[in-house]
Amino acid sequence: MNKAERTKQFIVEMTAPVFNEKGYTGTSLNDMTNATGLTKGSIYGNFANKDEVAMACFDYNLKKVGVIIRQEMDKKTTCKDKLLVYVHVYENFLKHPFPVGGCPILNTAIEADDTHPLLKQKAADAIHNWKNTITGIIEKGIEQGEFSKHANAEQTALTMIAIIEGCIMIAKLTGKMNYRKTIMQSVEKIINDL
Amino acid sequence: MNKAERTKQFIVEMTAPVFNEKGYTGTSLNDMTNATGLTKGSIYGNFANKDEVAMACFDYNLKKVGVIIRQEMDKKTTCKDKLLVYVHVYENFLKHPFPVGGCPILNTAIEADDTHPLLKQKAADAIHNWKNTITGIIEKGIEQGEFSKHANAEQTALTMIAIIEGCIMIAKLTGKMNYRKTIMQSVEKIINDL
DNA sequence: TTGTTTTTATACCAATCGGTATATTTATAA
DNA sequence: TTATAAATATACCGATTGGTATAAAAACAA
Repeated sequence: MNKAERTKQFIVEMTAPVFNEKGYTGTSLNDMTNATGLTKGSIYGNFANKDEVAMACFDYNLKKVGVIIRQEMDKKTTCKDKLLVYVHVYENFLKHPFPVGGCPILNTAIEADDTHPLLKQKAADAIHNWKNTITGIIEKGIEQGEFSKHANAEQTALTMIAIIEGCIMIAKLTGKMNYRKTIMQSVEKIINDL
Repeated sequence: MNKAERTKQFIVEMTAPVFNEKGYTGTSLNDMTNATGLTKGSIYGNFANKDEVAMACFDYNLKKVGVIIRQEMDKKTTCKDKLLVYVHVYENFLKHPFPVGGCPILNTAIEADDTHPLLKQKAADAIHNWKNTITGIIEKGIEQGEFSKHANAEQTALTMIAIIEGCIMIAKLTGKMNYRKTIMQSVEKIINDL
């Protein structure tokens, strides 16, 4: 990794939390220079524009979540336990290196869906990947006789994602930790009913 | 209603969709003059600053949703049918005069939770009111023997809200109408299981 | 170590930001 | 109808926006 690549990585690491908290329009070049300690010239020598930095930050934040989930899932053997990873991770997200500012998919989706097609597409792709991952686990569980044959994999996947994202919004907005726990218990129940 | 009050109302009606789509930071005074056809002086003669307009717009958008829900609920007699109003309204939200830009609570929550305490508080209050409304209906249903005694009113209320908000995000982001239908069916199932 | 290329800092750009003082126009009550 | 008060438009403010040309500095291959 040469200097330029290291600096690019450094810029992303330092500005990713800012973008996730303040959003795309809410984050200024000034915020970026403050977060990195670098100058405009330095940042724009490594990225073409604000868009490029924002996209790289989204990827970085998304990967951060993905790594946590994958790590925990690898510890589990049954499909049920793998699904329950979502419950345990999002219930105790403070114990994991979660991105500052909450779920990057949710944050990006809400800000970009009417304003920023490129970021919107990235968020949409992330949702589809997530849905396919969960659907795959459920289908495998059905094959292996772990879940009922009548389980609806896609519906369950979409519903789990909806609850989790809604839960993140509600818990962060109200500041009520027990809301988070209560809602995630509903996800647990859905998994138990499969 | 004198001229000033009418103009205030007019400003809110015209800018509310813009705020709901572009967000607080994303909406400029220029956007507001374009949306209304008025000048800065005219707008700032009726509102102290951008904050006041944004707050009034949030109230306006929120009320718009509230009126739709209340109207439909008044047509129903049973608690179950009243809860199912959420399913039918959000499943066919295009048939109702829904605010442009999606759910104002969700949009405001995501943008404001790290940046704008006043708007954050308004969104949090809205969530609590919504939760109390649903909880009240479920508790009444339990009293009247319509729902099981073992139903958990608050958990169900919070879960319903989480799914609905998550659903709105996913459906708008992906553009898949059938996702919306699929997820809302899960809400229906939860209501049927009460 | 040297020469070249890459990376970073400085200084600047026009445009836009939220906001305001003041002049002008329009409502409204007498 | 007229006098007064309220509402609106004009013109401007300093600060900040995203972005860039150029110069200085640092990395790096020979």
